[in-house]
Amino acid sequence: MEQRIPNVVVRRMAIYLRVLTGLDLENDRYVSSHELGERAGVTPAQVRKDLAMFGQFGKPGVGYHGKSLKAELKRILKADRVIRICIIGVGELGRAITRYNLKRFTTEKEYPFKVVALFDSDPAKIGTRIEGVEIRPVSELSQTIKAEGVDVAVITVPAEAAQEVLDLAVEAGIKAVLNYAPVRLKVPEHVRLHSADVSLDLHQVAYHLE
Amino acid sequence: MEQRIPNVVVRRMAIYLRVLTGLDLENDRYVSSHELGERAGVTPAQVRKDLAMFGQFGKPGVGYHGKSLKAELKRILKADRVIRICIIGVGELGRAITRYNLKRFTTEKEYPFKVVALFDSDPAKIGTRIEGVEIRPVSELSQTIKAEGVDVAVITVPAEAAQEVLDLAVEAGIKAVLNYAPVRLKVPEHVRLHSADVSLDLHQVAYHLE
DNA sequence: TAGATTGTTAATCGATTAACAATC
DNA sequence: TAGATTGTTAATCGATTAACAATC
Repeated sequence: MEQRIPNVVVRRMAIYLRVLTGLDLENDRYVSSHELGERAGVTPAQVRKDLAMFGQFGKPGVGYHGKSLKAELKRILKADRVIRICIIGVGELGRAITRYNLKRFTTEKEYPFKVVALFDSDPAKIGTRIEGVEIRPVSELSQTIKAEGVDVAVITVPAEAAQEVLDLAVEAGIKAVLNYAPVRLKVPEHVRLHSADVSLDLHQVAYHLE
Repeated sequence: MEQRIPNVVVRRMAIYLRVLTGLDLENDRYVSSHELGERAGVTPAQVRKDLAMFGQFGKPGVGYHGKSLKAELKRILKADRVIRICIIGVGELGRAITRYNLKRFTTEKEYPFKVVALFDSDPAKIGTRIEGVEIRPVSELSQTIKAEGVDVAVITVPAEAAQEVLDLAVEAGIKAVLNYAPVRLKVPEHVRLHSADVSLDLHQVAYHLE
């Protein structure tokens, strides 16, 4: 089990986890692929196929034991431990993502993503704090990533600066990067990069306008 | 031509447009599918296949006339006119997206997305402005969307409020929606909805951590 | 037992890649 | 003309859906 898993399956696993997190699973509540699919917005067959890629978690005729499945999903997604992230570029978007994650991390108890470091190149921002997390100069990227054991770097700098800070993060040994700058970035094979791009999203929905 | 086009193709078209926008196309510069693919991060065959879905734009042996192709892409993506967007929810994320788009709109000349209206439910924010755009109460959603001719609504409210404001926007006749709240939203068939979700993005990259 | 639902195999669908005749 | 590159068809790859025997 756990062959090479398509990204789209990983995303759906995260959706299933979100669905289960929103359900009352007390009293050995069982959940069928039909119900899970309904709430996640996919077909029951899709749910079973996805889960089957990681193992056999269900009971024929009954469904999936809610609490157990949730625990499995957390394990599979590595969300059973704290995932340490840093934000590079503390503009409005960086602040938004920082506050969003720290708020969920402190209030939700099950939310795994913790912002442990912030970086910016603006001297005026260095040393100030957001929700208690100090903003450091980009020059300290490498040492801080190592010292804080950062797992994921989130890039929210302007497009022109993105490749540069990415290279620094990669050099510091980062293995997973989420990029919000609207540019195509290059990473070595062993580094996971996912880019989210507001203007591509806008184009995508705008295409279908009359 | 212009059959039903997969979303993934629309997104690549937007990437091709971005690539062409970054190139000097003077002196009847021709661009081959190889070069375009190289810069966009896809194969030459993919480029030709994508473009062929919309018509015949190239010359065998020569490539695509840069300026003409760029104009075609803008037409196809409806980026040859101003696309009017509103932001619902002026928290940090909403402000970030507002400033980002208005800045590009005013400085880039070719950037089509213009923020024409802002909405929030916080009375303290109503009447204040961001980059000159006034923040209105959500109760004015419907009339403002109609009056301003808004094409796309961007939702940046908390998850709990998202479906509610979406319903109002749909009622006001909006046809395209970009959602940043981490919930699954329901829309009628004729409304285009795309959701971007930071925590799903984080799960996706975190999955691959050792 | 009868009814429900899983896990898995087979069938279908859709998207990507390869190949090449047409043509600039 | 020779070389390059398109548009398109065919081959491949991968993901989704359907079907059903196994089983709780």
